[in-house]
Amino acid sequence: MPFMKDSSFSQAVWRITKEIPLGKITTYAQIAQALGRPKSARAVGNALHKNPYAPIVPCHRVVKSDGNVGGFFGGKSAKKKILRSEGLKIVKDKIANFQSLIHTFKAKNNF
DNA sequence: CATATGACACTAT
DNA sequence: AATAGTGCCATAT
Repeated sequence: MPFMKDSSFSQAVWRITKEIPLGKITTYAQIAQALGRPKSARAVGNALHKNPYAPIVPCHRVVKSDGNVGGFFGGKSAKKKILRSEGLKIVKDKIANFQSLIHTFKAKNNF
């Protein structure tokens, strides 16, 4: 629904998530920081959970701070599958070399 | 307006 | 290393 106005916070989350390059990942905390709210990692997760642009926004490239894949609408299994199809290696629900694959954003406070 | 919830993070155990 | 408790923030009810 194009008329529905979502909170500026959520829109910012989706916009940032869309910028994650193929083959890379980021954490909920990173997104929160990019928004100028380093402690809003949880809220970021909520925004992604409610994201209406499911296939457009690569929410599957957003993982937990410790490399665990975290949650997903279709379950962790689905998320892991997609990530593997993008060239990422996953071992025991964690991203291999995850530290070096994290994509960091430039803090953009424009909501 | 008050309380509960969740796709998180950090620290202590 | 794995688990549990605590903090935090945006929504839902």
